[in-house]
Amino acid sequence: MTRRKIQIKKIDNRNARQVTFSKRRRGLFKKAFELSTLCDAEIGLMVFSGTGRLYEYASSREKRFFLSIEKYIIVHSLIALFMHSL
Amino acid sequence: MTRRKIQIKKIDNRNARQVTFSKRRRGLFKKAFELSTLCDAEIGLMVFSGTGRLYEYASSREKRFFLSIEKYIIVHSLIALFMHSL
DNA sequence: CACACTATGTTTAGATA
DNA sequence: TTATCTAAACATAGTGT
Repeated sequence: MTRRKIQIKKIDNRNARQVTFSKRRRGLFKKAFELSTLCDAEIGLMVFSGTGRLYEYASSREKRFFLSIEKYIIVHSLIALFMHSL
Repeated sequence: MTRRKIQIKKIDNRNARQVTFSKRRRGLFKKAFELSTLCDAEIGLMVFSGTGRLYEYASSREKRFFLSIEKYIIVHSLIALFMHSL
């Protein structure tokens, strides 16, 4: 999207992929914040890197939903329980 | 961010806010998809409009987390129960 | 690793239909 | 409302340090 147009497919080179992840993650979170602010929208966003690190953004009311990795895991467990009980 | 630079604060005009929401929401979801694809990241994104409509995106493993508004509400209830039980 | 640069590709504000 | 247009603003790939 700049010096050259790129194809949207997995970047093979590990280092290049990490650098792009870092740049675009920032961009995505900025866009999420802007949309939330401009349009009074509630947004919850979670991003897991390939190496398993979690990054999250949440506008006000979503915060309790995205407070920590621990709660994320708890919620997943609860869903599993819930799904199993159906 | 084009014909004129804008400030990132709530857009007062209802119609303009709705139009911007629609445009930027698409942009945000596209960016989420691109980040996920390029960098092999797992992403979950949920956006509530000011009028309460839910839009969501989820890369593979997050899908079960974002299947529907009903499940979202159920999960919130479960969290409330869980928090209360602490 | 993280940051700085910048040419170029992408998004979008405002207008118009 | 829903869509298209486009100039200008913004994001970022590749590069360098």
